[in-house]
Amino acid sequence: MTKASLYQQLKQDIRQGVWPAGAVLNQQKLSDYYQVSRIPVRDALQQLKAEALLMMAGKASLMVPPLTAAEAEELYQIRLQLEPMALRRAFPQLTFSVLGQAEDLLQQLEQDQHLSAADRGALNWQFHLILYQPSNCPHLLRLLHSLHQQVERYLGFQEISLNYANTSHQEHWLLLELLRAQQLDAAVALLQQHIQQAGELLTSHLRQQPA
Amino acid sequence: MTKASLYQQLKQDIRQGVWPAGAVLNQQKLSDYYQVSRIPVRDALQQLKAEALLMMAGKASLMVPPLTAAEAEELYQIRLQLEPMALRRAFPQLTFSVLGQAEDLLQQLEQDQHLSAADRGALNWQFHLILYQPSNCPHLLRLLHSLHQQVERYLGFQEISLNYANTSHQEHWLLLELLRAQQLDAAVALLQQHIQQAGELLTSHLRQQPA
DNA sequence: CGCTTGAAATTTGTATACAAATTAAATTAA
DNA sequence: TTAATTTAATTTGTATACAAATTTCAAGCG
Repeated sequence: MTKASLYQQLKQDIRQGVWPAGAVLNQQKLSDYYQVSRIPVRDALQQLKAEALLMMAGKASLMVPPLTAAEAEELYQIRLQLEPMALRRAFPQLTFSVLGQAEDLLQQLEQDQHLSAADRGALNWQFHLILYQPSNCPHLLRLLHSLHQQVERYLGFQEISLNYANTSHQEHWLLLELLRAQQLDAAVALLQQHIQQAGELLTSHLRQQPA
Repeated sequence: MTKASLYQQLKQDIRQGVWPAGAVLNQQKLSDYYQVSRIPVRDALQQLKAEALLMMAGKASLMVPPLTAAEAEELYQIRLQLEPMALRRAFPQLTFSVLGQAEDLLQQLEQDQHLSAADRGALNWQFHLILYQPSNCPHLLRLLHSLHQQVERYLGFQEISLNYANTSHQEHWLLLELLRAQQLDAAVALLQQHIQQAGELLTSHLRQQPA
């Protein structure tokens, strides 16, 4: 377990609920669990804290942040502001090659029926990322990546992602069509609707049955 | 030099150019300079990297990110999307007490003529933060804080902040007036103009004489 | 002259040990 | 019993030492 991979592993384990929301992590426990000394654990924790994938709990201890409807709504609202910007700024640089890559990814997502929720989440983000990359906006992409990682923690609820998969899928294909047809405004409108819809589905679910 | 303060100190020293844009930082150098072992240095570096106040330079070394017009423009565009959101979400919870606090800060900023650029930047952000806090949006506030820290690195150019100070100041007072008068849309419009203007001033300056 | 290749030097990554702080528990007083 | 206070336990913070990786630089080759 090397340094970078410990960070990745810990992040994945937080997503997947090995360390569930509300759990207080301490360095000893983690260094035992992952069979490394506390130093690389500290490094990983420091990074995760800065990304808000961990939060302070008291003066010195770290906690896996609880999943609340209010925060989910907030995260989706932020995405709603930033993703249209990313798409608009990427649009002039969008090539057929890029759109082709995005299409490939969609087909992959369509065919593989037995993907884990985590895998599907990752591919879904990859799809969006491919479209946003040509924007050449490092800060914007970094923020969106971080936001997406936050959101992913909420999508452990398979029911949601499954119910959502079909309609989401159609919207993705439509988005590609609109972009191919140079219909930027329509594409942005669709994207906004797409995000808003996903956000509302998630938050309403959370309000009904809190994590 | 304790851990939290090393992080703060290092951040401040990056802002103030002790470690200038483009400089490659290594742990030994820093632990010598700040008279601590490499462990707390590593912690601070890890955090700063996650906040994009440092970036990878090669495989394992860290660099103070260069200041480019393109990135400055990007940062202001992101603020332009997020700060109106923050103001809108704070508005329903804005009290006279909060507006009073903001006013106090403005007066403080007005009276103290001999503030450093760093101090003025900090107070300026505090003003905005006071108005955004009531939004109760932890993620949004965290992002804005991070963005502001990024932007601050660009404001070492005193010429800019001085030229800008007067007009900026008037806009701040007007913003408070509009909020007091419950003119949310007008306040948001002003805020947008305020940010856009500041962004354009900075980027045009950077394009003329790069950092 | 430029490009690779290799070894030396530097730098980062990790483990262990100990000090300082925080957290928990237990004791005492109201 | 509850709340406050002291004490013990745990946990974090830091320094040092060593291993692994990177970066640098110079020698050799095309």
